[in-house]
Amino acid sequence: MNLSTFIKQKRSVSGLTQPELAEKAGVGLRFIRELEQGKETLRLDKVNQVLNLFGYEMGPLKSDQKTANHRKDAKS
Amino acid sequence: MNLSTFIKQKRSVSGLTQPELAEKAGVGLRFIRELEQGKETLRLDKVNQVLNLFGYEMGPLKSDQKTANHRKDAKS
DNA sequence: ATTATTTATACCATATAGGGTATAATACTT
DNA sequence: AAGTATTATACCCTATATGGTATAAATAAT
Repeated sequence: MNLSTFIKQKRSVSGLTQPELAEKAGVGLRFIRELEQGKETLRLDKVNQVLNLFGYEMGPLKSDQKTANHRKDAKS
Repeated sequence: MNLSTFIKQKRSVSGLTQPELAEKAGVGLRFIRELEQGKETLRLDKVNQVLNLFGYEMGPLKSDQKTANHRKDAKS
């Protein structure tokens, strides 16, 4: 799971449109779009502004780690 | 544990200086410094360039989660 | 099929992140 | 203490991320 799909997930679960999410997070609509399209050169603080809405924040993870989707479709 | 101290940790354990880390990561020295000083408006891809050296990458974490420091001074 | 809603693409403008470098301050070593 | 290595601060410059807006494409609803 990468960041972009993580956000899309959270957003659709919350039933928000991109404009709504942008507004609630206090970022531009453009930003939300680039975020959901996997742009890598985003500013960390802006990403966090969005994640905070869902109770998340960016942090260092071991490179292989299967992200934050606890007890769900676990391989073993 | 926040990102800046995480990096400082990893760096000192690796016995690298800031210039050495900058060079190995392919980022400017300035960047390493701002990173270690907790600047929040960093670019995600650059942060990842550095983290990759240590086998980490940025990803969404639940906001309270105690980061990546597995089995160490665990509360319970 | 039409219309309405949502998302994607393309452009312009501005603020600023990042590189570089030079100097200052701190931390080690002897 | 003096000298060396490391880190911090301050400046200039360029590239670019972000916001805004306008249009196009896609999706959903009727």
